[in-house]
Amino acid sequence: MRNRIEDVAAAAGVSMKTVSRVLNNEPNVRAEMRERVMRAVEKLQYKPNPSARSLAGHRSYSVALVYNNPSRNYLMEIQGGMLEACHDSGYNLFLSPLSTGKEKVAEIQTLFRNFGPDGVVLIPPLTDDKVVLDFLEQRGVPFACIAPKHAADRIGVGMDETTAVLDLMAQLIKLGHRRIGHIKGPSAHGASQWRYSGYKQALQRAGIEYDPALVVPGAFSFDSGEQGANALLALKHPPTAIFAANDDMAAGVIRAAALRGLSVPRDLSVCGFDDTPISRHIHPALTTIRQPTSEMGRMATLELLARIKSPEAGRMLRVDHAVLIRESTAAPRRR
Amino acid sequence: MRNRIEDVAAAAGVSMKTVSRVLNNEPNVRAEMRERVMRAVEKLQYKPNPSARSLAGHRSYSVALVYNNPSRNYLMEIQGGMLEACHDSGYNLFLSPLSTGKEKVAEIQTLFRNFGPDGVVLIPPLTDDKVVLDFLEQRGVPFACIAPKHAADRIGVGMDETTAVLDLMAQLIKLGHRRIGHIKGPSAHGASQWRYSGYKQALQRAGIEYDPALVVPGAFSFDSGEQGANALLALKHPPTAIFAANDDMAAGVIRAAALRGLSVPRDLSVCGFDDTPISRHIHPALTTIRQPTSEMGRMATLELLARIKSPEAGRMLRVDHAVLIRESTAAPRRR
DNA sequence: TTGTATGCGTTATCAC
DNA sequence: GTGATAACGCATACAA
Repeated sequence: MRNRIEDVAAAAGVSMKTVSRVLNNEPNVRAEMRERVMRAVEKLQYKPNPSARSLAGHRSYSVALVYNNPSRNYLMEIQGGMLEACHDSGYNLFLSPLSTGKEKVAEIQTLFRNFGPDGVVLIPPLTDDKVVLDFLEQRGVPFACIAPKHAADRIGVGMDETTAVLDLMAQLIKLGHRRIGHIKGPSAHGASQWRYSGYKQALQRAGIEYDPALVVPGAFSFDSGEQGANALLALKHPPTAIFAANDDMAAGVIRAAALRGLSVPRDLSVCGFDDTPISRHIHPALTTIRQPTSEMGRMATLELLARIKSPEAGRMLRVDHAVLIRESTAAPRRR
Repeated sequence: MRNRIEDVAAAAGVSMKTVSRVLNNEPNVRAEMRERVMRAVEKLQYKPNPSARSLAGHRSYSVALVYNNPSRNYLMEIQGGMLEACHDSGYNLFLSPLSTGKEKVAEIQTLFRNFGPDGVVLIPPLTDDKVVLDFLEQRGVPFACIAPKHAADRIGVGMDETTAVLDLMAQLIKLGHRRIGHIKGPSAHGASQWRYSGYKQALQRAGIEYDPALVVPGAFSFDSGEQGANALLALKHPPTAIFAANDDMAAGVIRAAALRGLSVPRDLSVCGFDDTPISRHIHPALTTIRQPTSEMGRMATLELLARIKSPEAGRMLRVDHAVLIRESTAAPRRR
């Protein structure tokens, strides 16, 4: 069988406890001892048994990504970043899909009954789901949020999405667009508010009157983008540009335009948000805002792990955006 | 703290061991006892502690998805299916990304040193990676494969991809295409061979001479599809249709065609393979072959779990395909 | 600063 | 068919 902590202790000529101290970076151990133990660990290729560790230490050395109906791309990116952070820290990652209905309480309870992760990373819209948050807080489980609506007293990571949209809209306006449509995201997401807010503020700054007819609801899905575009393009005075609140919806706009015989960007400019792979894979390639999603997953996990180790630690971080001008935007056609 | 097996034993008036037997479906326990234990379990809402189980039972009750540079969509689907199967069986899922270089041996060793999953699911191209397979076999770890090149003596799930391509190509040929190009996948994937083979067989059946100039290499990536299309469309006698070995490459073909001012499907028919979301999100929507990827992940996991429980169990399953005719294919333009 | 003894919750061994 | 008891490998009061 594999080496145990006892074997390491024997090889180093110290007690189990000393080995344990060294392995867990505890204080009160002389440098010399530490050295000796580390050598023995190396030599025996010792790896602690996670089950024994968990059992004795009342910790699972794992964190859960708890999610609920997000886009696959987004999820994949977050997951990738979390995996990286977990791997580097010797933690394990659980995936916990929750349903959208009332049963999510039972599901998250089951998660904790079965595996008891030491902490949780939440992504929208669960970052602002009262039921889930109450459960976590009441149970005293550390959690980090990615792009939560309400960031006060939270740890995790977010982006100044409003400013990002302001930058993007400025480009559109500079090109000469004045009738700009917007397809919103679902209201449960903070992102929907921030992006909508950026849209409105940009118009205001440019002295363009806000026209409610140019704003339609969406669901962050391709289909809802297509529908939204159809609604906007059927207007008596259709917009010359459409800012969809995410890339999937923007792809839907591109399709709707194509089906109507409109050429993008000649007849219509389109932009999205997120810089998901689809933004480069459709034609024309989407002008969009890059969000370092994977990095955000990594950072949120790191903050979570910090808090798990000490209740004082953990911050709410901010990451930078970048406006990516590609092929889907151009000056409006002269009338 | 939570209830222990001891509490259940006390509540049921039996010994710990009997409870354990009931919980693990072991034989040698009277129906009446079983009933009594189950009632106590219900009443106390008892859930076994996974760490203690693993420690004492020398099992981790977890399986790993071991992968290496596949498409994000594919990975996500497989993962989703595996998650479902794991959840239903009380197993846990580990994600184990491996690098492409020589270090993957060390990485998979680390996986086992650290977590020791009870079994592994492999996806292409790792399904046929000698280094990985040798490690697994030598160590005696049960594993299931999805779409392996060499299915003999393996368990897992696959699809008759050659027949699927035959069906797809028949549609193209029926439309009147006779110069059909093909962008291959990387040779490490069985899928590349099968799809290429289906392409050739379809031509042969239709009495169309195979022209090597119409076949170009690809890497299953969007960019490689775009490059392949550019190569094919630059030919003196360019094809009237292109069959790309997967959807991502087909999307690249669509883009290449658009940049060259070609209208799809009027000037060029395009089809892909996999039915990933992008096939519906680009314009025109791709004619492709649906592969029940998520279901395949689920099935492979189930077979793996069967084998984990008994070395005799576990089969190599086959799933059905479906040809999805969408907007990217039509009759060739008359010359 | 270092070591000893006990417990974590389950499975496995071996009697009965 | 059932039950007492010893592992499993590590952490942690507590003692030295």
